[in-house]
Amino acid sequence: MNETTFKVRFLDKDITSIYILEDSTADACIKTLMEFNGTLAIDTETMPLPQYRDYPKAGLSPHLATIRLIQIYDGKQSYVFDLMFIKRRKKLIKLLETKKFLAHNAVFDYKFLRKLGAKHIELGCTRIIYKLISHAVYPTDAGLSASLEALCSTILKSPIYKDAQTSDWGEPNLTFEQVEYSAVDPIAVWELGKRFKNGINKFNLWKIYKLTKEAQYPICEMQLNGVGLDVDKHTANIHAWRDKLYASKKILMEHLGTTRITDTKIREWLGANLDPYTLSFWPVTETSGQLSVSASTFSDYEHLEIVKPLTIFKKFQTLCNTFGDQLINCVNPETGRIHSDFNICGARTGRLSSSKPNLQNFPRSTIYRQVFIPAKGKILVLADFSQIEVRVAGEYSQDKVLLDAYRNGSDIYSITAAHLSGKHISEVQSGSPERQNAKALVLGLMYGLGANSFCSYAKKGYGVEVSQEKASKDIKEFRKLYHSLRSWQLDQTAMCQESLIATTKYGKIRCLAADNWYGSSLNTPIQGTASEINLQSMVNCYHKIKGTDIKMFNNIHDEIVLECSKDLKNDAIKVLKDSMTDAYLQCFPDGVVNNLVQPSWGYNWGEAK
DNA sequence: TCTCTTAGCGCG
DNA sequence: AAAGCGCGCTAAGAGA
Repeated sequence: MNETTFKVRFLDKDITSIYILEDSTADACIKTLMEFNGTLAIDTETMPLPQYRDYPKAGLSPHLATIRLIQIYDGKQSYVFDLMFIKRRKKLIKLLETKKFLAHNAVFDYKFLRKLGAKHIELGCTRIIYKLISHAVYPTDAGLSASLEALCSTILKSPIYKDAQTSDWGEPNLTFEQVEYSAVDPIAVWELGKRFKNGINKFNLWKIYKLTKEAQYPICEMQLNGVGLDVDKHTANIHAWRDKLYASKKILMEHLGTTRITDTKIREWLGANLDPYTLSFWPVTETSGQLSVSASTFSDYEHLEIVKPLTIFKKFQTLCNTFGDQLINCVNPETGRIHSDFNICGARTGRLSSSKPNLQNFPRSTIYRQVFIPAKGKILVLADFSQIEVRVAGEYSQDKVLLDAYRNGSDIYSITAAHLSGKHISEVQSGSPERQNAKALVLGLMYGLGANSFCSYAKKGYGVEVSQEKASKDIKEFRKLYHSLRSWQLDQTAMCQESLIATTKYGKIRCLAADNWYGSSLNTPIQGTASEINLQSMVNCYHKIKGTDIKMFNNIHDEIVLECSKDLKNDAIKVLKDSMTDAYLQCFPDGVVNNLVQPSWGYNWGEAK
């Protein structure tokens, strides 16, 4: 298709669009846009680099693809710049760096624009805004899609046809449908932005939007940087897992009389072979009432000979299936590293989520995590917030016992354990059953755990046996010890039952589901605010490391991992300590920050922790 | 054959 | 009256 001016129809209007292939036209259009006052809507289409044309989903990776089209809408006209033919990179970048922009899923475009050479772009995101508003309005995410295509239908009532999105954007001669589609995208973003303003105002979401918007920059850099994978070590781990898996599978194959060990087969076998007495006590699943075949159930019945191989089988099946080869498949062929997606407001509390692969749920043991490595000659420096959620609960409730404990640098779990067991605090060692018990109690009870669940939780999570009576007594004691926390909880749940709305410190609003409001009403302000402190830390950190050789490596809710050369180790530690402490104080100006941030370092992630 | 749901489990 | 929360990924089964 040649350079041309055409009309696209969107929201019952015909909008002039221009497909730009020549530098002289580009110059004139950039000049017009430079004179624009306000926020421009932007979108990009990407094409795989020639050598990765056949690589699956290469167009989504800024390392395997490049920008083909940049589309900008100024409220009057849609400009489609074709970078395959236009040479004016510097002018375009100047435009990007000068004006303010709005995009849908802006981090995606920003990654490519950064690779194109842009240093910093003022960039809003309609996807983030949509998330913030929909979390405030709808009790669940069920059936809601945050894609631009979906929002055109649901919000603008003006469907767009995304067939073109997955088309071949590397073909020099684009079809009219492709160019037409690309011209519509920024118009849709513009219109969404217009409508969303009311929502942000209505729910007073400006502060949380500002934070999440700023957080886009460190998150973008983190994704571009990625994490290194020690493929040899990881492969060795996988082989060890498989050996154990096959050994246990062999035993099970004999017992079950089949080569295919599935949950259904295990259930059948258990039903037919367990003695009636054991069967009557065997746990069943939540919704369908089937026999439980979870690893934790098996570990409860390990005294039965047959259950032993089941426990092992389950464990190593999970490791192999979830944390095995997939990781190696995620290694980017260009960078040799893994570049996960991090989803801003991925959780309704406001937490980040991570996917493809999820870098936030990798097993904790050193032997597993040591496969994540920095670039050659570099180290990892990390810091995590110590007991951030308990601290936030303390700040919310201003519970004196809780806050004093942190002020004095004492261990909250030990204090609780001492109180409950009647022992002196010096007798409650770290790792002792009393302290483990208390830890389960503190974390669970913050979010409304009951005596019933507490028993199974203590056993499952911490291997601590607690009777119902003991649990009830412990809960009462806990509420007496932290009585201000308790009254905050009572206020909070009473308020949320009435309003079905929970909020965070930065003003994120979560509409609670009528059938799941109780626990969430306690959890949302705490987990949500903790995640805001995390985001603020990343923002602070981003400004400190910009222009240095310190890079963002990973973020796991309350932990930030940096990558740098060894001689920058102390700088990186200071960056983390300051960024995180400041973030906490930005949220709670009179907050207690003793022993708040715990830094460490190592040659790989496992060792650094 | 495909899509959706359920159960289960890794992390915080 | 009582009630822990938040994710993403996988396999298997159900439904169309």
